[in-house]
Amino acid sequence: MYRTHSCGELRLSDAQTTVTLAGWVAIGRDLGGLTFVDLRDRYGITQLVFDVDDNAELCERARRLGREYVIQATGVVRERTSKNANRDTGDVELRVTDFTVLNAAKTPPFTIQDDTDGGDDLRMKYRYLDLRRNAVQRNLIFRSNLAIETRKYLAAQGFVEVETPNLIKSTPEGARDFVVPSRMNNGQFYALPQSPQTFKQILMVAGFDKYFQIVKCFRDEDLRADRQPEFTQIDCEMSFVHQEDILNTFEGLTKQLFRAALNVELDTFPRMTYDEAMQRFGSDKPDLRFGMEFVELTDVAQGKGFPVFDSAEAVVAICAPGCAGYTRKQLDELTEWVKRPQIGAKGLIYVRYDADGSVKSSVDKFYGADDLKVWLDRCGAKPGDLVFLLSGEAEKTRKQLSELRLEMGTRLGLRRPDDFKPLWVVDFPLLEWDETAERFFAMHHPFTSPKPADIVKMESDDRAVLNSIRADAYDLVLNGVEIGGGSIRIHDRDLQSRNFKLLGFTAEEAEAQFGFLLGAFEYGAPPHGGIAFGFDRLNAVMNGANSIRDFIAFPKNNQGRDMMIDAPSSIKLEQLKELGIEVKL
RNA sequence: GGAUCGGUAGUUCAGUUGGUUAGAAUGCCGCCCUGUCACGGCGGAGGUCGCGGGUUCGAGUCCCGUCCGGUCCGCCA
Repeated sequence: MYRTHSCGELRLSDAQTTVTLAGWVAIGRDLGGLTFVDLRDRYGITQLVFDVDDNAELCERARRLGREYVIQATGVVRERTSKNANRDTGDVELRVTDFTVLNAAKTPPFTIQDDTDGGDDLRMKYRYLDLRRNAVQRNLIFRSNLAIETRKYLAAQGFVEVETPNLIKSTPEGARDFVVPSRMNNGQFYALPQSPQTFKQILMVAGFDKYFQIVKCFRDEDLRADRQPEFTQIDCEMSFVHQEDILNTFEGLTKQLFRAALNVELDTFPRMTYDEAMQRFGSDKPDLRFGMEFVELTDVAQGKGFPVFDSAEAVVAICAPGCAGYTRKQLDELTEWVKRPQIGAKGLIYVRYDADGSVKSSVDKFYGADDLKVWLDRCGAKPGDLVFLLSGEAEKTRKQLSELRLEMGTRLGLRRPDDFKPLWVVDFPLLEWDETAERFFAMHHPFTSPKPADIVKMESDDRAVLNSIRADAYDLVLNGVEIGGGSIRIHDRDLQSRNFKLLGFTAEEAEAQFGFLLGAFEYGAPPHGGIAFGFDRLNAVMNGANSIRDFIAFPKNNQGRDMMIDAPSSIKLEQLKELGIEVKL
């Protein structure tokens, strides 16, 4: 037996008992005649003490212990003469009678502490050392608990967890596929699933009316702080349900996860249509932790001789509370910020409502105080507030203003990481027009059902009419992050064919790509729908983190590389030959 | 595909208008120290300034190229 206790559990009540601990040497403190060693495992840190008067030889050996040595130490638990209130085990120490070095260690390239000095790429390369850190371990344990709670909750509701294959078929729709060459079928490729979408629908046809899976998904697209090429979803599908049933079930799951993992009680989730979200926040995933809603000023801003506004399709404003004191420098800096290529605004107009009631703007040349007062009133601005206006092409302007709104929310500290504001966004458009491809794409995916009342519109040739088709599709948004999304699916073969036609699939193409699903639908497909949660993101948002990488044990870097194992890598010529593949570089 | 920030000691960083021998903190090594817990004190070692080219009497510093890392846009049904 290597240990009788962990390094986190000894207390005053254990005093005088003989115990054995095993763990890593976090740090040693050599005081001459007295040497302390902090022994660490994932449960905590216990102080070992070596006294030269007790055993000079043992004390000398303890002095030579290096950081991250793995040791096993036996001794007697003793109350400390000077206690450490910052540590759970701080009342006691282990007076070591003997210890064994189980393994020596090289000096680590960064310190294994909560506030490590290591940079990101070093931590990725030495991920096994980074994972020793309390902060990262806590994240993975949180994630484990969330997965266990998810299974408990869904199992209690009668859901069945079914595994679906990872080697499947490539389809041109959606994200790029990762492909895997087949040795036994030279020249042919599997694809890794972007999601188990078609399989879970087939499970519905099979009669598994409540399915879920915590499952890896793969997308060969560029990475972000919140996007990895392989990521995990809580994937679900239900039969004989309407949208309402799915929203209720997964609102319940989300509430339970917050209750179990954070001890937070969430209120009933508000709902907003896609159109309303775009109108009020310029985003389909608004952060509801703060206000600053959009105010339409087009009608009152135009016709006063300011060419920029007069030629704009839309003039939209937000009111930044308490910002009237912004200096010229701050305003210039914000203007530069919205003009960056990533935002792409042409400029930024402000109206300052000073505390004394006076009004000052960057367009005083064109607008009198009365005009500006109308804007301020409409924005609900109070003395001391600052109103920002952007103008231009409506959709673009709203997107830009949405970025500014988030930036101001951040600058004003209104996006508190321990504040949780969930939101269901519903009634997404069924279709999305792609200017370059000159065709419609499915906004969610090609199996999404239009709202029954909108099915008639599918026969139209008018692009505006087709654009206005709403779908039974919904997203769960949490603090401005898209946590999950789903839809009611089409279960009728005719309707599915019409949808494929709208998306520009010929009958042959549809048959070649999704024939197995369409075939299955002819054998008694029940009405069904589902949802998938981004599990990595859920973990990050619940912990107020922006990056999902700290919640993934072995994440990839920005270039999609695993820095620890150095993947991807080239393969041997024989391997390529077997696969019937030639690589030209 | 594009924008932007960064790359200097094991690590995190500083380095002035281009100017003598490139610094700090921390880590590492040695010596001292019997109640530390970010222990303390004294001393020491440690550098191809990412790489290549250019300008210059002289480049960590300026210019060009390139590689690597971070963030973002495009992309992500």
